[in-house]
Amino acid sequence: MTRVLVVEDDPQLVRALVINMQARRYGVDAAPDGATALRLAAAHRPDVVMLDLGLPDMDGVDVIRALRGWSRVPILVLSARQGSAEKVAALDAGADDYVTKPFSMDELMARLRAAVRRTEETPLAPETTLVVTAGFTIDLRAKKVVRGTRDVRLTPTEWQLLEILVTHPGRLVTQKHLLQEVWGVSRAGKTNYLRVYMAQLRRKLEADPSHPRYLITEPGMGYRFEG
Amino acid sequence: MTRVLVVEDDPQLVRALVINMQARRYGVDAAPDGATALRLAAAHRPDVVMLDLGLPDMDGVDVIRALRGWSRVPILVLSARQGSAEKVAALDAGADDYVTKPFSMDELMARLRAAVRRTEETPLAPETTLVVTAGFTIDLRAKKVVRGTRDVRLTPTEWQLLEILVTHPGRLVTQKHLLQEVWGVSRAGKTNYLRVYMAQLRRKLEADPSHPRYLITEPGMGYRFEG
DNA sequence: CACGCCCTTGACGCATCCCTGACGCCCAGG
DNA sequence: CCTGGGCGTCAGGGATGCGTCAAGGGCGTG
Repeated sequence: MTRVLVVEDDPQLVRALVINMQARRYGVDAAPDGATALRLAAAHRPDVVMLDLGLPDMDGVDVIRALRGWSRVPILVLSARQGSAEKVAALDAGADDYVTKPFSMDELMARLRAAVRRTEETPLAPETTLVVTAGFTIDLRAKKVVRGTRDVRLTPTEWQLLEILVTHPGRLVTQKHLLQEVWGVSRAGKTNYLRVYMAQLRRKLEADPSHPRYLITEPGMGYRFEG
Repeated sequence: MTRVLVVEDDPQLVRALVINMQARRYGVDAAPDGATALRLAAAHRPDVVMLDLGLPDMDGVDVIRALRGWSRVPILVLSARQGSAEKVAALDAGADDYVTKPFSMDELMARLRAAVRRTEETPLAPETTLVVTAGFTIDLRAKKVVRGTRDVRLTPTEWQLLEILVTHPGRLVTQKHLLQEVWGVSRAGKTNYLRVYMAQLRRKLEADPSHPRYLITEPGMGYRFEG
């Protein structure tokens, strides 16, 4: 059964959504605010999130970013705001679709189906949670790095950067791509961020940080993790 | 470079879309009708399809179904029809998103980015990105060249040139085309750029750079990659 | 309130890359 | 035989990108 997390503070709309989705054999969870939403998302691992941007406790875009920090679950945004700036912000933060209220329930359900279909089609990559090199070991699920016999402490930003590189082993990852994934599109172009954080990662992971063996830079293009 | 196929019969709208996307460094193809669209999609393998439903020769939903018969390329539907029935039909046929005209260009570009981002995140693209010759191996997706047992380091400009030639194997690529793709229209005509960079590529890839076997020059016309 | 951690930002030296001009070769045509 | 255009080669100068360091600010914690 496909599980949907509905994040919406209007009880009436929640009721309507829940009824419609249960009739279509979806499993539905509901959260009235952002904090509850993040907690439920982590606990129940829904297959789709339907998110209202106008929440009482926090900005909807921040909810998107928080989710994207650890999950790739499809996010379908509902919002009363029709301005294109809001849409762009939500989509660039990681949302998959944006529907403005009032909406047709048929259309919403079709967009929901489209989002679910996409995730079902992707064969769910072979979930390698351990990345082992001669110098260190990365446990992606536990978010842990061990170097020799000691644990390495990474800051959240350092971890995000490392995670992206490590999940594309051997491949070149563009500076723009890294910046967009970690800092969002608004900060694309700030290549100095990358320089600072790559230096920190090397200092923590490489035996000889000034001659990196794993975190390779390709001048003018991006960075690459060599396994 | 991300390649977009625009399927739209209104020349004015095509022009606006192409200009906007080229400014954002997308590679754009355009098709005025469904038949051309299907042919170009098969030949050029775009990364995204932007599809108008109101085509002169066939129903847009049939175009979606035809594409979905063999491809999972993201399809972004543009349409003047606002009815939810049309949206549902298109989405259920396999479209990924549906934007009604008139739309904000910013929003459309954000939805385009969202669609591209999704496909980039899913690893394990079945696409064959390896170009193998007796002398060297090129991995287009990883942006990596291996010659014998050693990695070859290419500068961004060298890589762009090589990428264009290699993705048109055996075919002649015009000097003007190469210059426009790598340096932009303003520098078309500076054929000396090509001479310098082709020489560098040959020095890095060919066994005998002065008698090239793979990077062939066609005097007065352009260059060709022999696989 | 003080402290520490983390993110951001600027400055600086250095390596590399891009562009440019000069020169010589080959080939075709006069 | 001479000439001119197209091409390959080389070397240097300016520009850009990268690594590094350090300082400042925001935020939560003790």
